[in-house]
Amino acid sequence: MFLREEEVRRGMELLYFGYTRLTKAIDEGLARQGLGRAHHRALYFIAREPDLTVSHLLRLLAITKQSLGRVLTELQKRGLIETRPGTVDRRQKLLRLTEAGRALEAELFDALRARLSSAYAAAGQENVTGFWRVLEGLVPEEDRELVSDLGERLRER
Amino acid sequence: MFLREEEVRRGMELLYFGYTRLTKAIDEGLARQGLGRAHHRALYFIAREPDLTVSHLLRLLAITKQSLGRVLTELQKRGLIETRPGTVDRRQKLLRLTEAGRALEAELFDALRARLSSAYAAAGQENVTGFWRVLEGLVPEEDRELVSDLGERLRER
DNA sequence: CAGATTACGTCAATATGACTGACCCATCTG
DNA sequence: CAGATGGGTCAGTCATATTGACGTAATCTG
Repeated sequence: MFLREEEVRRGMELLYFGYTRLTKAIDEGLARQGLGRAHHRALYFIAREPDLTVSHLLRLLAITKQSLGRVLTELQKRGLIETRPGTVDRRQKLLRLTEAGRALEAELFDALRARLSSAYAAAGQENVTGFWRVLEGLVPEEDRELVSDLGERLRER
Repeated sequence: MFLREEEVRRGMELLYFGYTRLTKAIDEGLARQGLGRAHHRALYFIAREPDLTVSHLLRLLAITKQSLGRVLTELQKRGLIETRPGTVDRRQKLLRLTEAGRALEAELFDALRARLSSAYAAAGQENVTGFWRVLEGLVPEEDRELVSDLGERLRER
């Protein structure tokens, strides 16, 4: 494939604007709670993968333990998440949303759904597939499993 | 279009991982210079749109004047950008890369090109179009012109 | 069973990139 | 000339991240 600079720049810019504008869509809801984006990312993945462990969440977010620690402490203090020790390995801490956490995550998710829905609809299903394919190619090999495993547990139902 | 939660979450996650991993690709090059991502974003758009004004760059980056100010001052101090007063409106400041700035931006751009190229190649051209279409739909109406105008001047050549 | 490893938490110190709100000057436009 | 606009700057603050070291409990392994 012959890749001219223009095609790369176009992809770069659309990714930048698409991603930043999408995240801005949830900022208002977060600000109302006095929370930041870091809290949302944690809420999001805990919603996506109930009972996920701290170390798994660390791999997903690719930040340090210390950074995540403050976020989780804060979320727990506000009663948005709850933890319990792992059943097979009691060193682990399994993370779950509380009822309040589920409600907040759902509210924030609605903003994402609205934006993504309209983008998908405007582009048409055949283009959504392309959108996914290219993005998959952007995720480095070593992280790909991490992404594709998401929602496994939920999809099993 | 019937939009199940799973499709929205999948798009969300791929965007998150694709975007963050792509930006990480340039972090090493930036760190070598002691620069951050904010500097790269400014360099990128100045490379893309030579002689762009400060206010135009502000609209693109959607940050405050104060935040941008520090970045531009730093870039100028390092001899990566140069400015000159506007010709039609002398209040304006036109931003350009110096030779050193062009070299650095090109080096950083190469990392992006490598990643995006391989993702485009893995997905195939028909999917690249879909990728663009969906992302365009994610950019709010009021910002769309901002994005589509990028590179106009360069494409005219 | 002893020792290594893992999962998680926590300390202190630091950096970056952003924010608000006020205010200034120079220049352009009606 | 008055007001709007382009740009710069002040001081203070916040959110999110970093590194590196250390502690404790639980699990795994020779």
